[in-house]
Amino acid sequence: MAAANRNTIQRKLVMNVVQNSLHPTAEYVYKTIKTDYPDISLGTVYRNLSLLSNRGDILKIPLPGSADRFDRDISLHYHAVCSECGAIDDVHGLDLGDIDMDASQNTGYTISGHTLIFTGICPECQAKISEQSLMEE
Amino acid sequence: MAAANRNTIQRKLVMNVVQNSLHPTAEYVYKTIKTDYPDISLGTVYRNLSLLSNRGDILKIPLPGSADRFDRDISLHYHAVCSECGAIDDVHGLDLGDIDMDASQNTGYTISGHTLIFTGICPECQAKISEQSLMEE
DNA sequence: CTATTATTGATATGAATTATCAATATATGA
DNA sequence: TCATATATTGATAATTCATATCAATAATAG
Ligand SMILES: [Zn+2]
Ligand SMILES: [Zn+2]
Ligand SMILES: [Zn+2]
Ligand SMILES: [Zn+2]
Repeated sequence: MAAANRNTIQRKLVMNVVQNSLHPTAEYVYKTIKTDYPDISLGTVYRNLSLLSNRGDILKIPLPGSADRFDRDISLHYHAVCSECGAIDDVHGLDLGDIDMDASQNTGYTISGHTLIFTGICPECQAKISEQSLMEE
Repeated sequence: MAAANRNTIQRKLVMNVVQNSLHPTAEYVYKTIKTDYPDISLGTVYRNLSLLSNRGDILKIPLPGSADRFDRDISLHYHAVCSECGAIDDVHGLDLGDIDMDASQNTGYTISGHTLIFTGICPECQAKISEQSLMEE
């Protein structure tokens, strides 16, 4: 009885694209599916990405100021965003200890989690930039 | 000569409201100014908040999924957001060590900074919730 | 004072996401 | 197998937050 989720083809397609991509946006998932399945609606993609991330099958990476990314890797890790090209890469092996507990004691909040995003310049863009400054001399 | 910023009354008003508020949104700053100075434009508030935070006079707190907050406290500290009521409070005294350097070594990025937001339930909302569950018995 | 131009108010535009709703398709179970 | 209940869909409107545009205005240096 318990109002179960249904296994629609659209849901499977969304899941597949996320599983075969690195940190895609909803837009990317939509366009990718659309080549093989042109009838898919953007709203459906958003709805399924929400459902799948709420369910814990995928991870939602909210980025302030730009479109959310989604992640097939649901293990604990963080992300770095390139301010030049928008690339996003994993930051693994970062141990922050019990910052949630620390924050809880500090504020009186019941902390359920945290969002941590690093901002910087990716190796590729660093290379481009140092090329440019050589040119300008 | 050097194209200087001008000290407009609008800019001073925006600065004043931020200095006298706790983590206001652009909308809040706008409405507050509007009571005494009805001609102010929302665009002007956004423009000045950007200028002031770029200049380092105030701090911009980007929140994924909701409106940015601004902070008169420009010292290093973090924030906790209540998922129930939207309240935002300071998290002081959190030592994360050299996470930027760690992230840099991990990814090859040149890290310029990071955004860290805690999510949870504020003390007030915790109280409301435990009241409710008492009622429901 | 005068000239330069940074800034303003008004408004349009944009990006990302959610809401609405009738039509459709999936799962359950008779 | 078939009928039923309803979760989900596609299409589209609406929302939210923020930036872009541009002629008019006002702040500052000289
Ligand atoms: Zn880059
Ligand atoms: Zn990742
Ligand atoms: Zn609260
Ligand atoms: Zn603060």
